[in-house]
Amino acid sequence: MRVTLNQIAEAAGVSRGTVDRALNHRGRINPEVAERILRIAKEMGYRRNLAGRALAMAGKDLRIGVLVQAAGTPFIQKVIEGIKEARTQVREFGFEVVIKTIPNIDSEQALAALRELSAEGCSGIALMPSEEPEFVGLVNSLAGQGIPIVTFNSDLENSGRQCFVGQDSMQSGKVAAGLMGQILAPASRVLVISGHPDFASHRNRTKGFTDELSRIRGDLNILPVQYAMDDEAKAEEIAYQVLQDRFGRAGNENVETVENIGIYLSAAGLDGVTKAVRRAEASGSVKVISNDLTDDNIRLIRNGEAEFLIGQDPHTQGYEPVMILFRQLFENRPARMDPLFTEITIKTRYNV
Amino acid sequence: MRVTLNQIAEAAGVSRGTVDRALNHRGRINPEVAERILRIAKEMGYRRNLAGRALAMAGKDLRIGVLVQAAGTPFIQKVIEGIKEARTQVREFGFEVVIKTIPNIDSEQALAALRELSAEGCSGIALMPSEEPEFVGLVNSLAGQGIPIVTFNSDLENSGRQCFVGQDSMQSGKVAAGLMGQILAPASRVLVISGHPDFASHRNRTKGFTDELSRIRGDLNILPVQYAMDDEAKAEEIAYQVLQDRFGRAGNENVETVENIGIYLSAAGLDGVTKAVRRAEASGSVKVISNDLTDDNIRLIRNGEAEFLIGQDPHTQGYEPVMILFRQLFENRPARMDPLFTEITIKTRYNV
DNA sequence: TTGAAAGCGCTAACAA
DNA sequence: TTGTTAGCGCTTTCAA
Repeated sequence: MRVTLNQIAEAAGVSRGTVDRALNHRGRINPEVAERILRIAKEMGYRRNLAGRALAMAGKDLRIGVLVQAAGTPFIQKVIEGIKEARTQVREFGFEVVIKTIPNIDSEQALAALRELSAEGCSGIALMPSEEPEFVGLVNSLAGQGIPIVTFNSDLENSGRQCFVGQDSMQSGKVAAGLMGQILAPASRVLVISGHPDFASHRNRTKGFTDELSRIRGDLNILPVQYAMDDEAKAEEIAYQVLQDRFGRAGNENVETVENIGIYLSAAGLDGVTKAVRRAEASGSVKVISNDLTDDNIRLIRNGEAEFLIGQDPHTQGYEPVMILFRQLFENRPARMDPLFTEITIKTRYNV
Repeated sequence: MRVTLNQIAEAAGVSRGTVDRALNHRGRINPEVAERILRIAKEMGYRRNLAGRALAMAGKDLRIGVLVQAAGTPFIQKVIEGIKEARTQVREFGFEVVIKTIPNIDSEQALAALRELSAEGCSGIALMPSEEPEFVGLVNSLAGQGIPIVTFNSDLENSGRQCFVGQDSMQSGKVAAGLMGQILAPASRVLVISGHPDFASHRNRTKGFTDELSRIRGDLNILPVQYAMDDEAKAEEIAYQVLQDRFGRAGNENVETVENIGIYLSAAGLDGVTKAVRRAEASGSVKVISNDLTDDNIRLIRNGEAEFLIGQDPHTQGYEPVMILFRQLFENRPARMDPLFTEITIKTRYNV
C-alpha cells in the first residue's frame, strides 16, 4: 500500500491537517514542524494521490472557459476536437469546461464572449485573442484578478496572458523552404501564395520561407508574394497566370523539362492551385507545398496534387491550453509561462 | 453541481448500490430496474467521476508490469521515457507500474523477467516479446488467466496478446522511398543499408523502401541490400566501397554532377555513413535518409549530414501500452484490440 | 499554530 | 435482487 497523509501524520505525531498544510505550503504552520514533516514525507516516499484531492475539491465547481474564433474553418474544427478531448478528461474529475465559439474572426463578438465567460465565474480562460484595445484591456483586467489566461493559435504577446500554445510560424516557413530547396531543379521559379497580409502567422510563414529559400538556393527565381485572401478562386487565378506565362495557352514547343515551378501556399488555396495546374496542363513540372492538414488537403495530397503538407498540430492547440489551465487550477504546482510551440509536421502522400 | 450516483438513486427510488450495479453492468440486478436506472441517468445527464472511482479502488493495489528488452539502445531509452511518463500518471491514482529491463535482446532473460512479473501479481502486462516457444507459451497462459497482454515495438501476432503498439515498418520504408524519389536526379544509384536480416522491422522497412522506390522511379539503379548488423564501422565500410566506386580515391575528372547517390539506412549506421562520405569526399552529391531520431542522428541531421530522418514515435510506444492497460483495468470500458501504429514522422534539419 | 471532523463520489462486502 | 455501510486520501472549516 502507498504512503498516505495519515501515515505521515502518525509518524510525525501530528494531525492530518497539519501534514496537509506542510506538504501544500498553505501557511499557518510552524516552519520547523513543516520542515520536519516534509523530511519525514520524503523519507517515507510519499506521493500525493490525485484522486483524493480531486474528490475533496469536487464541491468547488471549478470551471474553465474557452473562447474560439473562426470556428467555421476546417483547421479550427480540429482545434475544437482537441478542446473537446480535454473537456471529457477534465469532466471526469468533476470540473466543467465552457466553450464559446464565434464563426469568424470578429473582435466585437469576441469581446462579448469573453465578458460572458468572465461573468460565468470561470477560474481560468483559454482564448484565441483579438488585438482590439478593449479586448486586450479585459484580458489584462482578468489576469489582474488572478484568473490565468492562456492564448492559443494566435498570441497576444504584450498582455497579462500567462502563456501561448501555437505554432512558430516563421519556422514553419523555413521547414517548407528546406523541402522546396531539396526538390526544385536549378534556376526554377518559385511562386508564393499567402493568405492575408494582416494575419501575423501568414506573414511570418511567408517571410520564413522566402528568407530561408533565397539563402540556401540563390539560383532560384522567387517571384513577388501574392495574397489570395483565403479564397480558392483567387489562388487559382494567381497560379494560373504564372503557369500560363510559361507553358502558353495551347501547348508550347519550348518547354524546358529540367527546370520546374515551385508553389508554396502559406495559407488556404491548394484546391484552387490544383485546378490551375490542371488547366495549364502543367502537372509534370510543378512542385507544390502547402500548409495545414485539412481534410481537403489530405485528399489532394493522397491524390498526388502536392508533394508536401506542413502541419501545425491543431489538436494540441486545443487540447493543451485547457489541460494547462486544469493542471494549474487543480494541482498546486507552478504554472507554465513559456510558449508551447506545437510540432511542425511534414506529410507526404505516404504518411498522411 | 454535477449529477452523482446518490441523486440518481434518489430519483429512481433505489439505493446507491443498485445504481452502481446498473451503471457498471455488474449483474445481480433486476434487468428492468437496471434499464430504468440507465434511462434516468441518461436523462439527468450523469457523468461518472473518476476521482471517486479511483479512490474507492485504491485499496486494490493494482499493478501493471512492463518488460523492456534492448534497454541499452538509444531508441529504447526514449521508449522507456514514455513508460515512465505513463507511470507517474498512473501512480497519481494510487496504482503501481513495475518495469523490468533487459540490456539486450535475450529470450532467456525475457522469459525469466516475465515469470517474475507474473509472480508479483501484475494485473496487466506490457512487453517487448521474444519469439521463443516457451515465452509465447507463457504469454498465452497469462492471457488465458485473464491478464491482458499488450506487445510494443515488436509484435507477437499469433498469440493471446490483446493488442500491439508500434510502427508499421513496411509503410515507414515507403515513406522513405517517397522522399528519395523526390530528391534524386535521374538514373542515380541507390544504396540500401539495413540492420539485421533476422529482424522483422528492418526487413520490412527495406522491403517497403525498395518495392516502392522501384515502382515510382524505374530510372534508378537500386543496388543489392547490404546488412551492417547495427555496426557503425560496418556501415561505414559498405558506404565507402560504393562511394569509392564512383569518385575514385584521389578525385576524379569524370564526375557527372547531375546524377547522385542515395543512401537509405533502415537501421543504425548514420554516423558511419557520414564518415564514409567525408572520406570519399562525396558530400556534394550524396543524399542520405535514415531511420530513428536518436540524439546522435539528430545531431548529424542538424549538421547537414542527412536530408531526412524517419521517426517512429518511441515515446508513444512506451506511453500507450501502459495507459491502455491502465484505462482497461481501471475503467470498465471495452479494451483496445486492434494494433496502434505510431505516427511515421519526417524530420529535416529545420523541424527536428 | 494545531487538531478534529465532515464529506467529496464511488466501490464492495455484508446483510436482508 | 436490493439496501446498508464502511471506507478510499484528501481538503477545508471550525474549534481549541
